[in-house]
Amino acid sequence: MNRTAIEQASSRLVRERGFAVSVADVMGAAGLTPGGFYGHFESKDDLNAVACAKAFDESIERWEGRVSSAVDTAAARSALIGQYLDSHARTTPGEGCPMVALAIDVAREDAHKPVREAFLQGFEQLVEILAATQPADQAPPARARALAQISAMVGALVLARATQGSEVSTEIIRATRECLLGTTDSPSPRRRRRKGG
Amino acid sequence: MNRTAIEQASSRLVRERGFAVSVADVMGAAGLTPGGFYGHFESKDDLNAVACAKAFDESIERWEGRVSSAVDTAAARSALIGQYLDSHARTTPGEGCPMVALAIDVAREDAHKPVREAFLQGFEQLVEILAATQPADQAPPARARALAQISAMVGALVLARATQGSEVSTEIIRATRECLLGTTDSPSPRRRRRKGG
DNA sequence: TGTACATCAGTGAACGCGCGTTCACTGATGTAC
DNA sequence: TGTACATCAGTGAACGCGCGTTCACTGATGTAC
Repeated sequence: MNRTAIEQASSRLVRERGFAVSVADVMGAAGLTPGGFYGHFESKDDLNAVACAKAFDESIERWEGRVSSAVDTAAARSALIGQYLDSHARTTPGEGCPMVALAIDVAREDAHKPVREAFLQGFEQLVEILAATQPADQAPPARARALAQISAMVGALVLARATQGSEVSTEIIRATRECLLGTTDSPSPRRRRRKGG
Repeated sequence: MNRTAIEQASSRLVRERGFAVSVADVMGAAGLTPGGFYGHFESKDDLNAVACAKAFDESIERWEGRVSSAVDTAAARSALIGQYLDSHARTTPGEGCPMVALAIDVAREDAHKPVREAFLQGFEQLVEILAATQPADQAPPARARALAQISAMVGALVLARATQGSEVSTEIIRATRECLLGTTDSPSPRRRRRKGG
């Protein structure tokens, strides 16, 4: 259906260009003309929230898939972090994590805009997924560990994208992965550090 | 001089609103009218680069001040990380770190735009300052540690701003600080963890 | 089966607005003599 | 000291453009009889 096409196009374009992407461009990417937009959405702000929520839904599904393919929680955690910090995520923002693509845009929106709530809900769900993969009964608590790890993951990709084309871009991702996983190369299912992250 | 006033206004406004801030608003904040802009700058892209560079200069000066007030490199590192992750940095983006405020905006600019070079140069200088405070002769090397720490610092503030108004916003900052410094509260000059960060 | 009408998603042109940029003009300041 | 002129940073209105949004219209589809 056309509504779905608009949602998919906006979810991708908004991650590539931010909320500055125009209604006409979104509709064009969905194979439609601008006028029909208001038959599906109340306003551009409405679309921004929907696009953000849809991007998070994609990520949540992807993260849950990685967890359920892992043999144990440690492997799940390594998979989540390792696959997050791969080079594909850096070069294709339209298919990537909405935290990286939209956090600063969301921060600049007014507090009452619907996109803020959409971001918050998506974020909390990703935090929960990563928190569930932390070793139990160790300080700091699983949620705090997950928050710190996600900060590092998001910061690394944000900075890697801003410096893309320079050598430091790859360095950032490699250093952050090494810090979180204790390994330089591919995302190993084995973890080496006790308090990593 | 008026040129300085324009640079200061743009450096602040660009961190608050991104490169979407208008020439007229920048000139107005500097107490001038829009027409005079092109007597000082070649284009809006030129101003973006200058504003970015000026914001980094502020941060570099601040970081260097913190290092030179510290009794040793460990204290310097704690001061840099601890003061970076305070609540003021989250609520006043116009006076805060340009990595947090501009990284995503910079990532969306074309590769040949002057602002990308400005960002890269400023970023490298901050990395060097933090790298110089790392314990020597331990793996991973100082530069890699600094890159991973900066990723966590930037990611924490980016996410804290996007979730401002929710409890998780403060949690993010606290968890990241605890992870990097090994302490929950004020930035202690003593560090507790061996491989932190 | 065939005709008349209702429905409704989508079209495309238009609106008022703010953008980056341009440019003829203003008016304060400095210099020549 | 006083007049005439040059300089030049800043003014303010205008430009062409793209934005979010509106709305009269189109045309395909379904229903009534």
